[in-house]
Amino acid sequence: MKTGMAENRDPRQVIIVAAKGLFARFGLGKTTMEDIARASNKAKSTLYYYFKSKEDVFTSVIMLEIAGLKAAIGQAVRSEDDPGDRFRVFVETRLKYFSKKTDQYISIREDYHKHHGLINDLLDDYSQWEIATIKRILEYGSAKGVFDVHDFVGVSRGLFLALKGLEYPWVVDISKNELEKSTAILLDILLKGVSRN
Amino acid sequence: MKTGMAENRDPRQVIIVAAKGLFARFGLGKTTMEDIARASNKAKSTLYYYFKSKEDVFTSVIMLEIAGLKAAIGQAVRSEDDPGDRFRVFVETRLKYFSKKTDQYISIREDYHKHHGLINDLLDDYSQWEIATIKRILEYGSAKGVFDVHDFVGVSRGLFLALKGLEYPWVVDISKNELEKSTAILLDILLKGVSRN
Amino acid sequence: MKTGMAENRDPRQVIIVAAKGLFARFGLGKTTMEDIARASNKAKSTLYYYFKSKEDVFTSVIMLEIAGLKAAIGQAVRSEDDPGDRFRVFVETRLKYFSKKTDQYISIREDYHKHHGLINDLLDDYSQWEIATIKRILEYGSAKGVFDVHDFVGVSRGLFLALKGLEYPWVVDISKNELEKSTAILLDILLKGVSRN
Amino acid sequence: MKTGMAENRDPRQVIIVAAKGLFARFGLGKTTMEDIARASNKAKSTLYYYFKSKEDVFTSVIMLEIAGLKAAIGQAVRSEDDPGDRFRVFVETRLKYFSKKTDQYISIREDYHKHHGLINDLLDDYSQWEIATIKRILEYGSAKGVFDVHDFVGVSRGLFLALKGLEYPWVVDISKNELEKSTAILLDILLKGVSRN
DNA sequence: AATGAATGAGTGTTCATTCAT
DNA sequence: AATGAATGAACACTCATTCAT
Repeated sequence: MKTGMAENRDPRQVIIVAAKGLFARFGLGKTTMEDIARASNKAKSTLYYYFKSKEDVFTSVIMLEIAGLKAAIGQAVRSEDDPGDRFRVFVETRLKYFSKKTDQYISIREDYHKHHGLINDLLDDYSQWEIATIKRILEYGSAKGVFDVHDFVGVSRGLFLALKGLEYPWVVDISKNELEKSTAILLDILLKGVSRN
Repeated sequence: MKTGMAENRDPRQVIIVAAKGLFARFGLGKTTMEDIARASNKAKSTLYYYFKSKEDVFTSVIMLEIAGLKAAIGQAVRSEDDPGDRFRVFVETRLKYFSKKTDQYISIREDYHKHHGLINDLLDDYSQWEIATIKRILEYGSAKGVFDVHDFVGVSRGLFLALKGLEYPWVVDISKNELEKSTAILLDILLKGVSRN
Repeated sequence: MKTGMAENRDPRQVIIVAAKGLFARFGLGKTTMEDIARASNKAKSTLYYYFKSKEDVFTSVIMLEIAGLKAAIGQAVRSEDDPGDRFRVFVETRLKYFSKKTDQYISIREDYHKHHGLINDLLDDYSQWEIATIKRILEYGSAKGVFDVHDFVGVSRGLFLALKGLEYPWVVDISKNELEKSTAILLDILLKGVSRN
Repeated sequence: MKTGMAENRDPRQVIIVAAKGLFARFGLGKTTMEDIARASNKAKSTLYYYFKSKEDVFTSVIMLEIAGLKAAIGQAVRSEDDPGDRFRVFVETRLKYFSKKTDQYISIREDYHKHHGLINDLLDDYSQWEIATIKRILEYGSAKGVFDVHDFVGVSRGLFLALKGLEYPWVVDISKNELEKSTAILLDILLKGVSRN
């Protein structure tokens, strides 16, 4: 039933997929409707048949992306029993997703402000979901006596913030290998700290 | 003799200050030369008397900002003796600087790619400086027997990444208070970890 | 069915025609896209729907012009049998074309240097075509025993250069009549010389 | 008494000399007051102390140039006795002058129209002088029985036009050597013609 | 369902010119 | 006599969006 042709699919989906790649590489601002039209093999005005505006395309892309992230992370986390591994797998899955594209439009700041109405909610929602997920891991680990946490909310937020840094590997033009090494070290720090106990 | 008027100052400085505010709020892409001209009470073409291009204005702003950051952090760090406090004060000074402006243009991704030539160098340089500073703190702490670190380079990078997350308090619309609390918790995690030893 | 309205025609053609008049009168540099837009009754941005840039409009105009010139000259030349008349008709057709517009953008020097990339090729090509055409006339005349030429290439070039001067009737604000008279005299000189044999 | 420093001279002269070089290379339109200021080692506004406008600088340059041309040509012509040589030397001196600079601002068309007021007169005047000079040579040659000319005015104009072509060697990207060869051939044609007598 | 054509509102940048000193 | 500072007017070009078909 499935053909290899992307063109046979739901045109909305075709556009979203094309736009996803462009947004990921160039961000919202730098990606033009012309670009999206070309990439999705449609006329520019056709995009407006399926989407209200460029912003509408963008939010659709983000929504899809977030759904994918949530599913992937949720599944990966549940596959581990050890709380430390659960956290580790959470971070790694997240990283795999983020590092797939050099740029992560989810984290584009400029766009965030230009279009804070819609995007803000999406991102906030996703962040809250991440924090909640971390919190669940912490509770799970505490129940198992592996983690030593009392302020679950605060610590979840702290870990969340620490992991946010992983979204910006570009700053020091790090290679995939080095990023993985840095991630492992960061995980280690977060679990054990740097102080001599 | 001093008047309160910004207009009496060095026009280059006046422009930079005006631009700083705009860049911080709207990013490089969304801030127009028209905006900067209006904000600095000058004709648009006057900006080109003092700066070669918009990018040049931007770079000047960033350079100033980075210089301020380096000075503030360096001084704060040196004022503490305890390695843990040294690290803490490093993070807090950094945070104070970043949270002063809702948006931190230093971390604007889109612009980063559009103009990676000039900006890249500045940011890389600053990031390397931060990592080096962290490394120095770690070495100091290790020498004092407070920290338990061997891979200084790797751990510096890990901590650097973790702190990067603090540049994005906007993700969860956090208040200043909550951000400070989160920072304290993050610091605690980084120093002691979450695992029961 | 045909209306007299230029507006019903192919828009690309409408723009080219409008631009042709402007370029002829004011040259490339002085003619703005705004001007062309106004003259062709289109929005400025519409021009960019049909042409990549101002230079692109210009090149299109020139190409059209050159094609017309080549056709007109080629046909006229072939219509004469006597070699002297062939040369005469060559010059006259050329002149008719050039004198139709006060200014001949083909010969605008400033533009030539500003945009030498594209225009250079066109002009070179046309000049070479003219030289070749002259050479063919000379060969034809020599075969018929009318012309006394041996260095065909050199003499073709020399005649070409002499005729170039006709593109600049403006220098001495000459009337159409006087220009024609001067042309006839020039032709006579080129054929018979000024020296008493 | 003379110092080697151009700066010690009459500032007006210094500016004119600097502008001359720039106009010759880039034409009036492409040469900015900024360029002239830099080249004459003066502040941009200083130019306006000595000249009313850019156009004023330009006409001053042209006037100087024309004076030089007239002097050089006049002198060279008078140095020859043979009428043919007189004409030959006229052309060669002219050519030497024109070919010294790849571009000859005197012949820039675009500028001609942009500023036809002043420049027109200058150029017309110079052209008339050239035509008159040619006429004098023809009369001299006729009196000596070397030239076979009756319509002195018409033939002067024809020769003038033919020589105008030499101002545009750029069209066929000709080398100095080839230009000289072409000039010799053109001279030969003008004196003897191409027809078998 | 899909699009070619068209456009308004901007964008960064240039430059001749002015003027207070 | 000389100039640093400032500017208005223009310029080529971009792009999200609209609309008739």
